[in-house]
Amino acid sequence: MTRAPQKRRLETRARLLEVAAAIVQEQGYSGLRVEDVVARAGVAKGTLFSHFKDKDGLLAVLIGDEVMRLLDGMEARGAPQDAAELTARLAPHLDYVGQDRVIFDLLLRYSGTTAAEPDEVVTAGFIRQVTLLTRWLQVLQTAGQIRQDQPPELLAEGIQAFLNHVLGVWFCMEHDDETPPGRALAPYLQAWLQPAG
Amino acid sequence: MTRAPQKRRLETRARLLEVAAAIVQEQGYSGLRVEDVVARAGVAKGTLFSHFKDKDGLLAVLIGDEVMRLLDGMEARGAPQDAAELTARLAPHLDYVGQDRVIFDLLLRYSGTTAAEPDEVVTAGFIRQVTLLTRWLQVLQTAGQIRQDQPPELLAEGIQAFLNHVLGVWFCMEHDDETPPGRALAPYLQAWLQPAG
DNA sequence: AATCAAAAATGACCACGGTCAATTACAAAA
DNA sequence: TTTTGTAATTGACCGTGGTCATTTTTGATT
Repeated sequence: MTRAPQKRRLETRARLLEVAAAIVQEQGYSGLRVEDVVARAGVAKGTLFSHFKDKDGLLAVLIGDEVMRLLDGMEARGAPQDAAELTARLAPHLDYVGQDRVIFDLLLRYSGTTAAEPDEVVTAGFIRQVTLLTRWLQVLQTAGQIRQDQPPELLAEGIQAFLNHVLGVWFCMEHDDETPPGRALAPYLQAWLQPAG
Repeated sequence: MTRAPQKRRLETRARLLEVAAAIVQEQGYSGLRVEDVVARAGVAKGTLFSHFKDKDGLLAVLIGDEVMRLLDGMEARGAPQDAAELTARLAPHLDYVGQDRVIFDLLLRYSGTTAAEPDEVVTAGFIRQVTLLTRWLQVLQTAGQIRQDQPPELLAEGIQAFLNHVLGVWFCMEHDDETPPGRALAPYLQAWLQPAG
């Protein structure tokens, strides 16, 4: 049985996250240096790694929080009426992840955790995303808006696959104009969700 | 106009690749250290980085070669007769990439390069993969085996998306049994290629 | 208050990828 | 052969993530 953490430890953890979030705000995710975080937080480097498994563990909390916020926004707008509207609902997610390769890489590293231990924020975020999508798809299915020959869970995971695909392509070109990830997603989802014969 | 490289340079490059391949053979991709490569090749570290942009650049050649070999195998077996057979054709690719996260990460980093400069082996591999898939899908379409309402290019890229999705999930669980990537792919492709209404 | 075991924090140290001004080897021109 | 410009290579050095034996802090117990 593990003891409850002391107050000092919680404060330190909070300070680390606070400082890290500030640095991300100023320099972006890719500008985050562990040394900068500990320096501004006034702790030793080892302390950070006793709070988070590694740099990714820290990032996972920051990014997981943001993903949760995005999901709040998605849920607030209610279920979409058709496939096109669903696609539009995903735009904020694409915008967020598309802003920095670091986010994409990290999410991908956790992306299959839909079933495992939900102790991490990111994992919880994924579960929530797939759950929400599944619910929406179920609604669209009963409304006859999309194909009904596949379980909504499969359709939901397929959507995640296309999200990552579009983002992967996005990060490969140097962002010189080119179709933004939002536009690129539409044809895939259209073909994926279209009623089957 | 850049001069042709001298013989010595070509030899050095060949030696680096040879040594790197040997180390991968012995320790796997994730066991590859730049220092080991240069030590065994008998050159200085800087030399390696004058031949390859970074460690990924070296890996890209090794992995690109292997991908090309896999594609040779795929092409040799000819076009599949139906969707299920197509899925089976992809198994070697899944097995290869699924063996080490390093391969997956690297391929993903280059995965969107379907259109850009094909100077890299990996990029060429991707183009070749999508081309081959497109050709096969076209055949299946005219044979009436799969949906005909979408261009074969889109279907091909969708398949790539599902390949990566399945692999991403695969790397998230600790490989303790669980459905191997090969099995996991089938339901997605079935749903993706099924004739539409 | 004094004692003590567990929790928390420390910072010197390491591993590894990557850089670049300086050096050496080469091949063409004089 | 000697000179000379450039291709090729060198290795000391750096940035950054991560480790761990040691030290400090904390709060319960006597």
